[in-house]
This record gives sequence, C-alpha cells and structure tokens, in this order.
Amino acid sequence: MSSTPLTRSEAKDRTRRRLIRAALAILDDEGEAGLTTVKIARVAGIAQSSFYVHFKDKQDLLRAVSEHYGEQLRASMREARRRAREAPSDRERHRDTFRIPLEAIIRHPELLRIRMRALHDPSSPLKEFAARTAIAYRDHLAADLAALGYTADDEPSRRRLEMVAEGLNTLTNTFAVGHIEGRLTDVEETLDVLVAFSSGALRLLKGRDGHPRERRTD
Amino acid sequence: MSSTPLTRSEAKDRTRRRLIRAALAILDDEGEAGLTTVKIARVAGIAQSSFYVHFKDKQDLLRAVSEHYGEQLRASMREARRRAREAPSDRERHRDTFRIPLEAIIRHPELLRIRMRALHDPSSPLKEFAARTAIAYRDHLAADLAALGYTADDEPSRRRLEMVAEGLNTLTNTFAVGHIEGRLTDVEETLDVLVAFSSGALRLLKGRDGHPRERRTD
DNA sequence: TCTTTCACCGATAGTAGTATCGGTGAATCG
DNA sequence: CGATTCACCGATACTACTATCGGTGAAAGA
Repeated sequence: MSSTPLTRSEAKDRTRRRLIRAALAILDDEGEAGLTTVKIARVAGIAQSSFYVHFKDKQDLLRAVSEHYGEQLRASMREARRRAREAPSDRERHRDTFRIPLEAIIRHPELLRIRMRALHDPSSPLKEFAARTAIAYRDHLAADLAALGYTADDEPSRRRLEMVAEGLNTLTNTFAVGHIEGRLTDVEETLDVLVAFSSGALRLLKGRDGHPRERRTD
Repeated sequence: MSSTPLTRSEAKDRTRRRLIRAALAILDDEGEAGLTTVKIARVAGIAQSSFYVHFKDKQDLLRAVSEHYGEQLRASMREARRRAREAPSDRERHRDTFRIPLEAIIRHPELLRIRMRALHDPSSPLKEFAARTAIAYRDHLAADLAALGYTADDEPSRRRLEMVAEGLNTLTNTFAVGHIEGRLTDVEETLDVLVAFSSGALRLLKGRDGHPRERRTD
C-alpha cells in the first residue's frame, strides 16, 4: 500500500484540492443551490468548520474553483489550436475547428453544465468565470475562421462575423449537451451538421457589400 | 378614482395574481436563489404568512407560475403559426419562421431568461416547464420547415432534421438574448443571419442519401 | 528533546427562510 | 340584522446554513 508519508503542507494542499473537487461534483449534480459548506466538507472528508482553514468563505472557494478549472480550460484551448494548425487540408481544418472543442467538452461534461448554468444565473459567483470562458471559445473560433479566409474588414461584416462566431459557439455547446445526455452518439454526424450550419452562415460573409438582401421599409 | 368595490373572491384572485407577478419579477432579476416567500409577499404587498392562504408552499406557487405563463406562451405560439401561414412567399415564410418567435421573445424577455436558467439548473422546479416550452418551440420550427418542403422520410434524415430544429432554436434564443441585452439592435440583420444559418443546415437535408460526406475510418 | 506551529475537531452563536397558529374585522349569508 | 366565513395579520416554532472559538495532537523547528 502507499503509506502516504506526507509533509504538513502537502497534506494541506491535498485537502484543499479535495475541497475544490468536492465543490465541482456537488455543483454538477445539484447546482449552486445545493452547494453548502456542510456537504463540501462531508464529501472532502473533513469537519465543516475545517472548511475555513482553507477558504475565507464560500465565495472564496468559488473563486478558487474558477481559477483552477479556468486554467485547465485555457490550456486545453491552446493545445486545441496547436493541433488544429496541423490539419492536412482546409476541409479537415474546418472540421477540426468544431471537433476539438466538442471532444474536449464531452471529455469533461461537468464544466459545460456548470458554465451554462452560471452564465444565466444572475446570482452566480461563477458568472464571470463562465463569461470569460465563453469569450475564449469565441476567440478560438474567430481565429480559426480567419485562418480559413473569412476575414472581416468593414464594420458590418465584422459585426456579422461576431454573430456567426457566437452562434457557432452556442451550437457546439447545444450539441455537446446532446452527446453528454446520450441523445447524440455519432460525433462525425454532429460535425457534419455543425459544418453545414457554419458554411451557410459563412456564405453571408462573402457577400460583396454588407446587404445582399431586400431591405424592408420599416 | 377607481374606488375598487371588489367582491371577496375578486380580491383574493387579484392578490393571487399579484403573487404570481411578484414571483416572476423576482425570478427575473435575482434568479431562483433569491426567490423567498418574504420577498414575494413584500412585493405583492401582503404579510409573509398570508402567502400560505394562496399557495400550499413555494413549490405550489412555481407550479402556478408555470401554468400561467405556459398558457400565455402556447397562445402566442398558435397565433404565430397562424400568422406565418399568411406569408406571401416561401422566402418571407422562411423569414417569418424566425421573426415571429424572435419578436415574441424580445417583447417578454423575462420568460426567456427564466426558462434558460431553469433548463440548466438541476434543482429548479421550473425545469419541466422550460423543457416543455423548448419542445413546443421545436415543433413550431419543425412544422414550418416541413411546410417549406424539408420533410424527413428515412431515419437518418429524421434525426438530422431534429438536430437542425434544435440548433435553430438555440440560435434564436441566443440572438434574442443579444437583443435583450442591447448588443444587437437590427432585427432584420439578425433574421439574415438566422436564415443563412438555416439554409446551410437545410442543404444537408436535401442530400440524396443520408451520407453526402466522406466517412472517416475510425 | 523541548517548544512552537497549525490542520483539524466539536460546540455553538448568529442569521435567514419556511410554515403554523390564533386572532381580527370586513364581506357574505341566513 | 345577527351569525358565519375567511383573507389577512403578527408572533413564533422550527430548520438549515454560515462562521467563529477554544482545544488537541502530530509535524516542524530549535
């Protein structure tokens, strides 16, 4: 057996990580309403009062949770962009733009669920974390679209590119939830649909001027 | 002045409606975490204990909220479908498929915000309400797409149509939030983008067999 | 080895929300 | 015009959670 001869600070660090992990698990299956110091401490295996040895209060723990998993997400995003650059063809690149985040989300479903909740809950302390993550994803997409030749030089097309990126982001999240919940199983098929959505939207960006449609007189 | 000479049951009914309204207002700007009988009663202008004259408990109130606004939503959906049938051309019809729900949401932003939260919060008593509403919207879309000629006869294309409808739904909600938050202002431009997204996705459905793509060998 | 430090413990004060209860006066009913 | 009903009230019991405090033993440091 591993007779864990830990130093004091190692042991403290381990407990701290356990608390963060416990918080994430509870957030995932009960939401923020169910997150109490009593439960966190029980799951982490310490007394409720000992929670305060590690964190000033619950808010402080949530800040730590954001930092911990925020760094994890940023790292996987960097890795994703690196791998995407190695794609053999534009076609595969386009696919990978969606494949990589989609697979990342499916690997760690808790984070998406928690982020989506926090994004809409006005009382959530994780709101800022969720918002920053969403922006990071959008930048990832924007960069990849730019690499595919969809640059936006004038103001209206810039705004449209932004809308398209935001939309594709939401679509990725929605379908990821589908996979997490088991309603969807074939990742390749989901990628087909995502690519189809995006190629429709991107066709809009290629328009010569900003308004390739009949203008309504309102 | 309106010297409100109400009968007893009329007065009770009015108080009940005030409670439901108060609950919605609090849900909107504080979320379910902020919804307490104390606040509801205060906003409605009665004593906290009197809350229980009208509802068995908080859960019971939320049931009533769901019913009240659920009926309102279903009614506006029926109206929307009726109006869409009158569109002069397929092109306008396609646009109206998005315009009508989008405008409805922008008119009553609280309901979308509350629904989106409830949809993701595992502890939310409004979850079922939100889920049923989402399904109703999806059916609305599916019916409109079918009317545009996008019918699904075989199993794979049926599944795809479902994915497309779900995706378009999410996109509508996302952009509606953009309008509510003031980031987006031009509804016609949003409709352009929605139509572009959908025409890309729908092209997938027109494919002769279910797999108009290279299959990966994984 | 003796002292100090400190992660963790149990107990508990404080706070916020839920739900019940008996009382009151005005509407309703006979 | 009594008698009754009942929407609403204030007071309060109860519950759940947060955060603090003093005590303890084992690790760290002298």
